[in-house]
Amino acid sequence: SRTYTGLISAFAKAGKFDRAYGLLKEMRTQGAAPDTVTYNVLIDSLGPAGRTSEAEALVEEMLRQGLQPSMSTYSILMKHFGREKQWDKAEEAFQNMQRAGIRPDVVVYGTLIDAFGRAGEWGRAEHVFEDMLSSGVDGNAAVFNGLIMAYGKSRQADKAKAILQRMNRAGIAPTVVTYNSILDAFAREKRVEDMEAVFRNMLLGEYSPNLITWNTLLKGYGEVQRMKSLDETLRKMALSGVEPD
RNA sequence: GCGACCUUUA
Repeated sequence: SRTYTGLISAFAKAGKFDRAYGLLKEMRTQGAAPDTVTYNVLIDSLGPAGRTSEAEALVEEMLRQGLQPSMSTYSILMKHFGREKQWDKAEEAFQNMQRAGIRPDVVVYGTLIDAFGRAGEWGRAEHVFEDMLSSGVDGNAAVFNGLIMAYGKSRQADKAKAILQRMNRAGIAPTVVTYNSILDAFAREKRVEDMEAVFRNMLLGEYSPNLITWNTLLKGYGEVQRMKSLDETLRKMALSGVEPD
């Protein structure tokens, strides 16, 4: 059954859905029942293909087969809805999960915060964050980063940057993603001086810029046509020898 | 064996 799941995952991620589905049928005839993970990997692969409704149908099928969607199933679905900016659907899945008796963990909360943030619903993102804390679930860097993105997307770079203080108080170390998200927030507002200040702090903090860091800086300089800075950044990027993570 | 965050739904 795990062998089939692995194969299905490989085909589905390669966009060969017909083959993946074929294997799903084959499993049954072989008496190797698809389990929750089998469905999860399939559902996950359908998102990037823009086949979210098919993913929903698979969840229905799981239920019909008597399989309980797991917390991963819900977070995968919520992630896809979030990427489609369907925050209401993400929230609905979140509620369905709780109705099924599953208590959300930090990943699920993070996914919901992200879904709200992508849709520009920063107030809802904040609310969920507070709910998470009241439920006794501690935030981690990914969750704080999601909040930062929510502010950045809604043009509130100062609030995005202020999250650093909140993380510090919570004893959560920023990550490269944290810095990249704040850089992006300033880039969006064309505030390149602020962006540079954040970048300097990042380096002082011994963080290594990754490809996304450089691309974000380039985006910021591009916004204001700072050709000289663009040029310097391209040079530094080449010197740094970055590779995609 | 599967789940959340950054440039980039291009």
